[in-house]
Amino acid sequence: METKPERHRHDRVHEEGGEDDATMAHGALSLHHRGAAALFGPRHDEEAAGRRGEIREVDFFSRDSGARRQQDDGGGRRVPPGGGRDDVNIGLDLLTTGTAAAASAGEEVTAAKNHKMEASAVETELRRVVDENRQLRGILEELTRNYGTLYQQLLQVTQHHPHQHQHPDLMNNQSSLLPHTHLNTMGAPNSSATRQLLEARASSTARTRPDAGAEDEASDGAGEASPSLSNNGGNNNSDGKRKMSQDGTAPPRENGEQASSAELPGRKARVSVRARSEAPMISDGCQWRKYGQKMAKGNPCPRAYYRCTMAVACPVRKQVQRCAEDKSILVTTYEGHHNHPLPPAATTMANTTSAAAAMLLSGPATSRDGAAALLSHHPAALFHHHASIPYASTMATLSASAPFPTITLDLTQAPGGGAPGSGGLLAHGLQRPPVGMVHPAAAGPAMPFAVPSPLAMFLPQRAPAAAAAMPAGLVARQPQQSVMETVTAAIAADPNFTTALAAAISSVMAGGGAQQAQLATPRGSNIGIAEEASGGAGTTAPAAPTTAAAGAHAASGSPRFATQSCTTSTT
DNA sequence: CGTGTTTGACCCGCGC
DNA sequence: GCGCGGGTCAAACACG
Ligand SMILES: [Zn+2]
Repeated sequence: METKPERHRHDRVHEEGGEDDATMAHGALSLHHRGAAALFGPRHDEEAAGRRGEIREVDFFSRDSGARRQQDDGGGRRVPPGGGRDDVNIGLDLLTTGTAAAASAGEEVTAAKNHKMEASAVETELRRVVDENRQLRGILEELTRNYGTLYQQLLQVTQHHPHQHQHPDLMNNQSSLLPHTHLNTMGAPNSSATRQLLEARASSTARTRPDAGAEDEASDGAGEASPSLSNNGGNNNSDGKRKMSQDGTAPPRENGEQASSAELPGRKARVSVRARSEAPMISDGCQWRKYGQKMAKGNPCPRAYYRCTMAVACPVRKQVQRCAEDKSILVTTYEGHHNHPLPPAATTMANTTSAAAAMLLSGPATSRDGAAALLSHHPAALFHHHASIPYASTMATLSASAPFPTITLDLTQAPGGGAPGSGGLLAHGLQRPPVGMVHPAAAGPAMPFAVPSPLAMFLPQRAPAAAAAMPAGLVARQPQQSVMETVTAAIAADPNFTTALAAAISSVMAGGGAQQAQLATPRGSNIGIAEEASGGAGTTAPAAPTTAAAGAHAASGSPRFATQSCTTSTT
């Protein structure tokens, strides 16, 4: 069964030419050329099309028809008619005027009239409010949509901060959602997190891929090109012999400016997530295609290699492997950055991983803090199901050792594990994370930082919930989506989040090193992972359509769970 | 027939 | 230079 490694084939015959052709045969997967913009087709098409309970078959290809109509500007623009919110009408028929009996007590009549007038006034007011509410919801939706993008970009900015010069490659990704504001570019050395946020946004939209290098979108978050997995730079070569790209890797980075410490050519960030799961693979909202499997040497369990198939040239890869000691722990390692729009269900994970990667690459010190802050956001929300993460604390460990700097997000910590910090660390002894766990700058063998049960907005998927409350009707088709949407919406909606984030980020950027920003969630942490029963071995198990929009309340209601306190402690 | 998985071959960096 | 090991390719299959 196992792959009988019979490598050492140095005596192989080089038949490059043939290979290239062969590659072509691979069709979809190995496009040698890809139009930059072409990749980022209308993102809503997919939403509209993928409605059948599975995200598959995204209509990215529809771009060919040159359609790419109005790139979702403003993402939320087309707010669905408030899901029938109008029915809120409080049918108070207060206006009925009772002419009659008024005769007797004139005073009473006047009083009554006043009453009625008041009532009507109230009613009008109410209507107005309802209307306003609807509008707000529309805005909220928009925010929701952009949150992911902004978040990524923000982090990118953070990453590039030291060298404002770098192109904060927009992930054309969802940048398409952003309005076409053509402000200046990234540069903005402003320290204000929010400022940067804005600028990042602006720049992203403004920027048009400078040169054919085209690999930018891929490289950004996770990281530049690097040996293997990296983005197959849209250029012809890339695939022919992806390996070749290695060489081409360094050069592609147009700007001679050598990536500084932050972006060493060879560095490619990886984000691995450890979670308990019985399913063969956690569902993170993306579509993956397995392209290989190998027996890792220190592990009886094979390691599977997957590649994102939501877009023809998406560079994202992931490895899935069970922990040797504890088979119930599934270690998923992500690498790369999606270069295409993602379904809401996948944005959280994508954001988190890319952000983590970005921070990781941005430098030791900052990365830690950043990661800490970052992780405290989406902790458990990373997965939708298949992964049991009934724990409130998460721990992340950075590792810059080895070929790739890696950040490990550990979601397997024991629930009762009182002190997240030390407790979590110790846990490593038992479960022995697959990564090096040694950070150069770190005093200890590893730099784990516990994330105090963040907003456990992971919410239960079973919640029958009022789907109606879901503002974005188009997003609510899938339980996952709705859940994630809710989460994102909630995050984006809560002002405190912004504040906290800003604080955290700024502290990270300013403090440079020894600060630890964590966002604590005081209340409402009800982490509940719906263990989806879809035993389907399918990679992306189509979420059970049964669960309607779970947590819709959170969205429409008051997203109160967001961070309410942002503690910045100096270590 | 198209699409996704399996699995041996291949590629390449790295340590010795 | 060799051997090792991680990672990827792609022909052969399996599946619906
Ligand atoms: Zn992708």
